[in-house]
Amino acid sequence: MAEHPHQQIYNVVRQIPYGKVATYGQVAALAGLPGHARQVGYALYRAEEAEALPWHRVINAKGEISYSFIRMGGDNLQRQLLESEGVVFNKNERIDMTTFQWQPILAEITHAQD
DNA sequence: CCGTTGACGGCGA
DNA sequence: ATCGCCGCCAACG
Repeated sequence: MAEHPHQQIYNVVRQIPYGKVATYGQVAALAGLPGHARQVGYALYRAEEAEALPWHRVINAKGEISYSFIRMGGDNLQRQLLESEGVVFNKNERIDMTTFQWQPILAEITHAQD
């Protein structure tokens, strides 16, 4: 049944609700890959349009957007998308995790794996 | 096969 | 609080 390992990561990302964010490490743990935060970043890097993922809702543990030379400015798009959902960036270009971090109910994630 | 890379994270200075 | 270094480990070439 196991598709590509990334599929499980995508399933978790799709659970992040509008207006909320999750960290790479958080997504990894929920996907059953604790400690594999980098795999999440890679999975999103390789994600295609067809996956229809709210990829912009995944940020790093510091509460900021992980900038990458590869995206060549796509980072601005990420911020723009988040702000359009009501997510606020403070003066340090950080997001207040206390307010915006997604706090999932584990049982629901497990159920959503099908 | 093996060295490098990296959309990360945590810990120490 | 900030910054840098190092550990992780699958994917790439």
